[in-house]
Amino acid sequence: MILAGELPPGTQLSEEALALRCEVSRTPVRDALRRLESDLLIRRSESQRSFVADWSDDDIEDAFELRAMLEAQAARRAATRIAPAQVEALRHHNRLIGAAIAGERPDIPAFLDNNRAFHEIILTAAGSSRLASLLTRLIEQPVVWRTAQNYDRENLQRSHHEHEELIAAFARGDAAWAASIMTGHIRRAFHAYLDAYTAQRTAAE
Amino acid sequence: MILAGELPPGTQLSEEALALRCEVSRTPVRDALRRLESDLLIRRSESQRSFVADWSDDDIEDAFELRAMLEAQAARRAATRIAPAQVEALRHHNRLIGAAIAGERPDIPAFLDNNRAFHEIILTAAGSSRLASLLTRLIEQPVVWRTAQNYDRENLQRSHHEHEELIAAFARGDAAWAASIMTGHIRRAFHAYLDAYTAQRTAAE
DNA sequence: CCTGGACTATTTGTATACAATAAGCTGCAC
DNA sequence: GTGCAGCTTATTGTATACAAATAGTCCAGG
Repeated sequence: MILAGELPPGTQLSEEALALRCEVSRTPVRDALRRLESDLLIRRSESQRSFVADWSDDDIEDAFELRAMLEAQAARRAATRIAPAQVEALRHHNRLIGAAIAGERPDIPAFLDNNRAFHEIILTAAGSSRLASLLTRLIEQPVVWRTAQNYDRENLQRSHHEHEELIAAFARGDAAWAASIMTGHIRRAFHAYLDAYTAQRTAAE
Repeated sequence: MILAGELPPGTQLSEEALALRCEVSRTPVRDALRRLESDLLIRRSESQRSFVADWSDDDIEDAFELRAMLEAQAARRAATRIAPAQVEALRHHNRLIGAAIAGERPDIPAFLDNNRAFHEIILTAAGSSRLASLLTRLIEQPVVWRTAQNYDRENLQRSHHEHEELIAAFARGDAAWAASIMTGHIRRAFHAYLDAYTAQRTAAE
């Protein structure tokens, strides 16, 4: 609901209200709130009340910067550990991405799905549960989720192409190459987001 | 209890048993277990049962590698944001560290305390709640916690000296310098830990 | 002796009740 | 009108009861 924008930043989230809304008791709601808090989607006041977190421009830049660092590290590790079958799986998902963006109107949900699967394979191949745990926390954030919504055709195709390059780096086992492509991949996503976001905000004024 | 080694790796942690042991109900125990799980101190089976995580050599290297990346990033950000008062606070804590390791027998608890405070100031100065959230997760881990226990006098003094260099880098606002010192600082800690750990393990055989 | 299946026991998930605490509000004094 | 005291209400923390799922055990059969 937060990601979908149903709950604007600053909204107070009372356990009881959410429990009613979701038709469960407070106990599982509590668990979920704690998790969302550790994902920084929720901020808690000093008196432990929960509110939907708001994101400043700095927060957004920060999230992308960290994600770029960690995804690059994942790519670096994956390059020397990835199995041939996994490389094949990457090719498969990137073919589906290619198909999703080929038509007149790109199929954004399909793009998102395969993009997520693509990055997940790399994270798995990196073989670091710690890294996976840290990254999972970053990619489930509103900024990242909304990015692709704003991608234009050119950005979608560049993304697809960068994936191809990543596959090539993995096929050669070149860790430095993979890491640098990944850094650029995420940073470009950041700027695409910024462009779309500031354009949107300027239009609103 | 996990950090103190009272609960060896692999031990099953039942909510009820812990509740009895801590003289509280299962509810707060559940909360704590979820948190420890997200810190990777606890591993959960497919059937959601909790066990004390065990740490392979790869896990240890991995944790230090990530910590080096993130602490370096914190130092990089802090270098251009830190306030003079914070630099003074760093000097203060490092003086205390110097005092703690000066005597015949170094005062390890005092070292740990001031070392933690030192790194915390840097993390605060970095001004990134996301980075703080990720790092906190890494530094509350057994490996890191035990490292200083095994430090010999030489390592303690090197650590003290590296802190001095960090302060110099901060005073100049040199982000690249600060980041590279921090990387080295953490990596040296890693090797110090490795030396102590393997020596200990060899002795046990 | 090993295997499979049913039964029992353990353990976690969820619901709910009550306690503690903090926020908001009303009315009074200045 | 402003500020504060006290009360009311909202909200979270904790305890406990029950349901569901899983693991361990024991016995029968091959």
